[in-house]
Amino acid sequence: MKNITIKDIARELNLSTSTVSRALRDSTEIGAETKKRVLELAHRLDYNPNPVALSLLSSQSNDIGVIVPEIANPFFAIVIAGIEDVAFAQGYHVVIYQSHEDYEREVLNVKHIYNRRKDGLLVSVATTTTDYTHFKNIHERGFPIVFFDRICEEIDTHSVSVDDFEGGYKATEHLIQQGCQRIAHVSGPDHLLISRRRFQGYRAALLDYGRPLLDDLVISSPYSPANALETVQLLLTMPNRPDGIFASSDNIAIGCHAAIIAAGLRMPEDIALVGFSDLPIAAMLNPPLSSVAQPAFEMGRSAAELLIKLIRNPGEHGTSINNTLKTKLMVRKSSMRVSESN
Amino acid sequence: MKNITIKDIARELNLSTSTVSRALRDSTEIGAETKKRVLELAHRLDYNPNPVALSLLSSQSNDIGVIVPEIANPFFAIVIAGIEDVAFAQGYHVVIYQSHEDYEREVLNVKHIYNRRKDGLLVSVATTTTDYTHFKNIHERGFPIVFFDRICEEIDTHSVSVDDFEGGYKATEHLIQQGCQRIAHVSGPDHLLISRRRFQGYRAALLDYGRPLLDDLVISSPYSPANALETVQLLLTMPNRPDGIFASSDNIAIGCHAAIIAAGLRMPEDIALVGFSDLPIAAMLNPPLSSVAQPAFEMGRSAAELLIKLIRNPGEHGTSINNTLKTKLMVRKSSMRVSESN
DNA sequence: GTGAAAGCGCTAACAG
DNA sequence: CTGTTAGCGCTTTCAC
Repeated sequence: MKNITIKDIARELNLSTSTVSRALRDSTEIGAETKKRVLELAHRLDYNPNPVALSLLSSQSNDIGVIVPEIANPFFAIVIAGIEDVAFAQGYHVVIYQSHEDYEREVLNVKHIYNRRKDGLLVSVATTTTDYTHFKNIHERGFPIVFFDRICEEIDTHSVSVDDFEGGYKATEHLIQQGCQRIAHVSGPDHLLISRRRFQGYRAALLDYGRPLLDDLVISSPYSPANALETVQLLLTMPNRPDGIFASSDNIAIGCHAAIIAAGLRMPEDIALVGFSDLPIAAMLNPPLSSVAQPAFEMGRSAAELLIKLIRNPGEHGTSINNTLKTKLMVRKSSMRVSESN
Repeated sequence: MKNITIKDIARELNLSTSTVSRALRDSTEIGAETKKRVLELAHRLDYNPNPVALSLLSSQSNDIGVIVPEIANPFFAIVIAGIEDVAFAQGYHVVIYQSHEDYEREVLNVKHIYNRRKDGLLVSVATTTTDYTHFKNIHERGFPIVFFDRICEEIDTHSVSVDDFEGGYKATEHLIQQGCQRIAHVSGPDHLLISRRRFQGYRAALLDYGRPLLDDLVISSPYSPANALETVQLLLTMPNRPDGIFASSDNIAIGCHAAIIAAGLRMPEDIALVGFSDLPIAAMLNPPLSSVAQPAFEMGRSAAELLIKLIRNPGEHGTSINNTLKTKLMVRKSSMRVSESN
């Protein structure tokens, strides 16, 4: 597995390695003739500079690390596509890491990214993370970090998120307008900022419309359909069951959806349902699921842009930018009780 | 962003870098006292060896590269989880790449993996790939490769796949046993081995049961629900529409599912449907989708094990192992016309 | 038991 | 214009 090095070319052409190096980078101060010979041979030999050597030399890698909880979650997959879109165009390669919602794993990932001299980090934190020192450590050493979606407020750096409050508000308001009287909320893990903000939107909408906030209509579930299914069955067998549900994520909503069907209830007649994220699968369900759309691709793009800005202007510790993107309620059959005439 | 190096430790302790290096690797021929002092200081300073330097020195990285078409596809996400499971345990880090079903992108990914001195490659090829020279090149140079799921027969190396023929056979046989008379097949991209094999299973089952193979009941679709939805609408509006569909993947089946619902047809009464892969979402659909389960996690584990074996025993060009895993038909409501009493 | 020196592949002063 | 030297961080002969 011998690879061609700059040395091989130098020997072959009776030049020094530095001359070859310069010719390859197209330095102006190189004989046109020499340059041509070098380029020609390099191409013929299929020479590729060893990125590892470059990396050792420059302490850079042209890689940016991305940590997401799960790549299997289409939301994150789309965000990553957005990240790749701008990173690729700027000459960066994206290296994907999964925390699997596990704190220990996240710490390891951060270490790997930092030690391997990645140029920066994009991260959406794991649900189990409550201690942020692993991020703080590298942030203090000047390592560029941008948080997206599940951001960490304790660290003063750029971030990108959506207006979760507004999303929660719009979803709940919609259910009210559809005539729902008892609107439940299945929230995500409590210590996640996005969970809390979506809940706050839910609460604010209820209050604004003069509805009571009933404790037993608010339950929390992990971000998985199977878990949500189980959790929500409790809600459905209550003596006074809800006639509307706002789920804090589509994965949770998918579980609710299945539970409602399994319980033999009609959607939206008996229970109206709204999710959050508008994953591609939402429109494919039966009945199709209403959901608060997040601009996932755009989120990825924005996060990558901010990170690259940070990488290219080190030290410049100006004010941190917190880009908040807008959500959009996609109304589909799962919540459409009143025919909308707009 | 200054990092502690072996040199810092040496200076501090008035030792040479080589001594420190040896102490750190716990070499036997080092004074117990010295070793203790080095270890102690290294720990106090939070010393981390620079992996890039190691990599330059050894031409290894302890990273293995994985190329999948799309991480958003839960099947691949689960395979990756399986890969990570064994890789992690063996001290390897998994670096994930996406080809996005694009040949050019796949070539770039392969180059990156090879140039960055990853220790090996696990790959499921893109649908648009018809030329395999990028794989052949590095394979000839002794670079370890293992194919999984979408394998490449032209290259003599280990691979892991499922018995696609058997899966297609079982799915079709099941539909026949459910009383379906006109069974359609929505296949994946034609040049993909797995598509062809699943189709062959379908054909064989029809023949074995004395059914005709009707050309207009076999159509091909890309692996995406939206595309499949569109494609399958043609089938449903045929004068003599099918009463059973075997879809070559769950993503295709999800599109079929939505199309059938949208057409106002009953499932399984009017049309019975079976998918392939048994993604987690399958059981959550309404009605729940029957599907041929593939051991995705196991596939990842097996592929990783084979690759690591290849990495650790280079040169040992014994016979290539082609591990074929078994499928299992999961019967759910979407295809259950006859109550099964087993 | 420990140090000096060389080298992995490449670039960047520093000389000519 | 081109060659020499040094060094990125680390391991590994080869000496002592």
